[in-house]
Amino acid sequence: MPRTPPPPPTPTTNRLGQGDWLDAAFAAVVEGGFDQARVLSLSKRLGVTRGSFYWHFASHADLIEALWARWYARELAVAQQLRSHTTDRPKDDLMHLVQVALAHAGEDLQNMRFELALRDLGRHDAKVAQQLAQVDQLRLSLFEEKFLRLTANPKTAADLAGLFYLALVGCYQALSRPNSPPDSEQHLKRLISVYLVEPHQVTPNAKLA
Amino acid sequence: MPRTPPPPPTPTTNRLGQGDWLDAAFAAVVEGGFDQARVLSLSKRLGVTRGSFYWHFASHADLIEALWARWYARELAVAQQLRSHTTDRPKDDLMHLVQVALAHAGEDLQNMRFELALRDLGRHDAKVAQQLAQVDQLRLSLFEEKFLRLTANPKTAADLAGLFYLALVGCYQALSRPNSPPDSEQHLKRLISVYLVEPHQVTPNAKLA
DNA sequence: TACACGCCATACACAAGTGTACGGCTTAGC
DNA sequence: GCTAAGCCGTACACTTGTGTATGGCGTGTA
Repeated sequence: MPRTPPPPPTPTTNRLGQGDWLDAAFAAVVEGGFDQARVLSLSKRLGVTRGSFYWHFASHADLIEALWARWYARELAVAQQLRSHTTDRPKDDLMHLVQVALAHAGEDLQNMRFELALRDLGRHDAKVAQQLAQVDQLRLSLFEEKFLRLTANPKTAADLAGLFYLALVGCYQALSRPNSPPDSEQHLKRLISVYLVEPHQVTPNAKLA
Repeated sequence: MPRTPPPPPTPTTNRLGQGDWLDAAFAAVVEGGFDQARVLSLSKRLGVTRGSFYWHFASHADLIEALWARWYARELAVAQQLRSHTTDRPKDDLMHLVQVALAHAGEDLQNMRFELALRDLGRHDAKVAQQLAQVDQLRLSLFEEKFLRLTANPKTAADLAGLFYLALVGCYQALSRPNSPPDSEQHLKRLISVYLVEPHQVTPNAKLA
């Protein structure tokens, strides 16, 4: 659930800040998972030595923790923004969520791969697992809210939100695979639209009831 | 998609074979991902030194490769077995697939976590990605076959099989999380049954047409 | 019982990774 | 332009991990 504005172009100086290390670590995680976000390899990538790193961070664990803390904060902001984006066309709102979640171009593919790597980390780290569960719960309640405007049936809305999210997570796996066909994103959107959103859309009249 | 018979109880001797190393590596992957399947830690786990390992395997890479080669062979066998398990009740057949895929007890949770770890590996290794794509294709065609007996519409069957698989992959993520509530398995089964299988079930009369 | 082979331990060399201490350059502030 | 703080390079000690060479102990077999 990405869509973050690009950071201020580049600082006037060529010296590094915490953000540069976090960006490099993010890129490393996207490419090779959290086990590839090593201090040594990041130093080579940034063209400096580890002396710089240990100025900005106390340890390697601190870097990893700061990395998914930044992700967590951004996810909260994105969810907040998506929640406020509400029109009088519930179906469009839902498909907008799919659009934002599955946009294949730009940095979104990176965000998908990062989130999958984070889920892998969460399967072995209790603290990460807890934050992931919080984000999942936040998204689920958001989806449920949107579906409720579609079906007007709390039980069905909760069910569909769950299935909707399961499908999205599955799409993450499918889309972040190397050599995934470029039309698969449209295909997945159509699947969700036809089988999860359309069948449960009520008429405008019924919505007034 | 597990359900593999337990191996012959225990060899008479207490010396190790390739299978013991593979089993230990499997357990390590389940617990901490492929990066935790190190020769040194496996040696400690098995109570021997690395001298034993390098007798049975040429290198660490060989162990990893043998590990997902064994997984691949088993998946082919399981898919073959599931394909032959066909009754005259397509809905029951589909839910049997769900049952086999999501059974939460015993060694199936381990298989789920192993497969997720393997998908993580496949995101960074081309050869693993290719074998995973093969297994995905095999499963998809199996699901499609079952759904075709339910809907008798090739297009709808292909769509539902895709969505069905997406939901299963999402369930893998949800169920293999630590502290996942024990009733979530039943909940997920119900979701799939109510929204993906039941709505498209044709009447026995229509099936004869 | 002697012997050969299978399995494992030991020891060594090497690479990669982390963390710390300290010294030097560079930039900003006065 | 001087100074102090911020930032980075260097060097050291330590840990973990891989791979190889070689020797020893066991078990089955002739």
